[in-house]
Amino acid sequence: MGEPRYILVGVAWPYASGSLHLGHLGGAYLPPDVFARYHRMVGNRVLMVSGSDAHGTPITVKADQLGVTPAEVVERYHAEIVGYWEKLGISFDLFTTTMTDNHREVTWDMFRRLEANGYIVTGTSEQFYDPEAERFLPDRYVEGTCPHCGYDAARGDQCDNCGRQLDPVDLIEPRSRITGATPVMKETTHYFLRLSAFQDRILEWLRTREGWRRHVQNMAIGFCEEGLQDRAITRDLTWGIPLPPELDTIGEGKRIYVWFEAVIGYLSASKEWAARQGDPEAWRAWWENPEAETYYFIGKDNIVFHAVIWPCQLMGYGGLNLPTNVPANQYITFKGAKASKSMGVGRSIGWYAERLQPDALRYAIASVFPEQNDTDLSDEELVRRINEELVSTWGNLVNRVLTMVAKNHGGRIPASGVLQPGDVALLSSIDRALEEEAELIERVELRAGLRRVMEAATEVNVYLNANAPWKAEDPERAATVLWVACNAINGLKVGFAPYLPFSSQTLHRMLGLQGEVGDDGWVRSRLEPGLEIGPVEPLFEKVELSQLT
RNA sequence: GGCGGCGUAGCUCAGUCGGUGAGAGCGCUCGACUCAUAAUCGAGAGGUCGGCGGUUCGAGUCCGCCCGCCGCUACCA
Repeated sequence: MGEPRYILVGVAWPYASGSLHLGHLGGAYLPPDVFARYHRMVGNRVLMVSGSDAHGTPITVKADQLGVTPAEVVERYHAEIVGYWEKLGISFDLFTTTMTDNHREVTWDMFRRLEANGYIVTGTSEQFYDPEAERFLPDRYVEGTCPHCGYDAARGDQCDNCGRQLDPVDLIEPRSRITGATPVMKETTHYFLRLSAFQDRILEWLRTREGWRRHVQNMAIGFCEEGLQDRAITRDLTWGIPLPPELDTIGEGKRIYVWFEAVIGYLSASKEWAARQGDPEAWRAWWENPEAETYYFIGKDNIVFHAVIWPCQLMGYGGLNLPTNVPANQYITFKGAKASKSMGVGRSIGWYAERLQPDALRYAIASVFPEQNDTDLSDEELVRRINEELVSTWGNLVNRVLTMVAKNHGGRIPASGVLQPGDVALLSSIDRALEEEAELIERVELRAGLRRVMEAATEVNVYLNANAPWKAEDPERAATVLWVACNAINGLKVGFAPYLPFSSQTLHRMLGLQGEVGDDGWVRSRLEPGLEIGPVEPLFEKVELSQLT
């Protein structure tokens, strides 16, 4: 192992406008945690950041519904979301929000630099305007009759009845959601990001990426090949980050559009983390060091923003690292329906976290990470994964081995006699499993990585059945077999740790070891005979389906 | 409508550059074992690889058309 690598793990910023569900967990939040934990164990310098997205129309819509301010909406859901991460051990180095002064300053810095570099220009467009409220209306604030299905409460961006995408001007008899007034078209001036200026550079860059998921790379390239158009980065709104004062010259009531500003959160959060560490320059090791690697974990709906537009912003700013990879996931669906906040399908992460052990939930979700396809999940499947795979194969393996140590060897790691070829083969097989799992995780094939460790756990079960230490016809041989099994488990503990951090740590202590499970790095360390193990308790409990009703 | 991805065993999924009989886990059937959370191990059954057509000595894999699901389509981000 050489010098530590610098690994920046950027995680999609959830809207603080509602609860998150298991689809979010499996699509965007658990994968980066597994990835980050692995890299930390290897000895790399990981910085994993994200936060709640405080701006955007969904927040103001929610605030209107609840009759509270947007900031209150953000605070409420931010607290709930932070609670998920604590319960499930999603190990952010910083999980902040986009409401901070720091984020505003960093956003302004990027805005100013892009403007100075000629990548931000002004332009005009026509937008619906509510003459009674005297304000411009976002598409979602315009209602009317759907031209396709006749539904009379279609939103300006989409019809909830027939699902068609709409343009507000297509609505029949449009009206303002705020006052009910008939909106009028009015010219408005905005700043535009000159994406067109990056067309060739970004395509060249995208085409030369290696190791990216097919759907991510093709999606991004396809988007660029259609021709990048300049895109407005300001809105006529009152909720959002204001323009830098000296550039706030294009009319009243302008705010920076949330898509431009939210992705900057990766940079601003890195700076906030550094400041909190007492070393305000520390972020540079991940952003300016050309050897550093940057991974963005997002859902497939966010590919264009992270694989095209954000890289354009970074190129235009200059001197900051582009993404190494954007391992976007597909969706976890629940019985075929997309688990989405707006549809209210599926229950929140917190709901499940209250009813399941954190590692049980992490296991079930990690084993269905939607890396290539949408993956369907149900409560029955969740329970089955936990009981038939996690508890039976791994939990029971630990339990059967340690119970024998406790009962037959006075609770101490037994002394090993001369190892037979089968003993050596098992231990080297565990070591090989760790190496292969590491390769899979490096390629962000996390689901396969987990399967690889489980396979190794099965090998230990096979070994035990073949060597039957409980028969004890030859006590020294029985002790040797058990010593080998203990060491195998100690190696598997390492491989499971990124996925199952809580129970791996529990096992670490149960084996009589001090410190943290990752202290020795990504290796199987040797358990010495005579080591006193702790009280033996099952790592996991079986789950009843009725717990999830 | 356009663009991208996906469609493989009852279920959830792997299948690199097209190449001997199409894979895994779970479930199911049978058997072994009994240290362990009715856990473990072995064997077996189970598939027209969404459909049709084409290229090829050879197609799950490449090409065309069609069907279905998901995402994007620039004011959701």
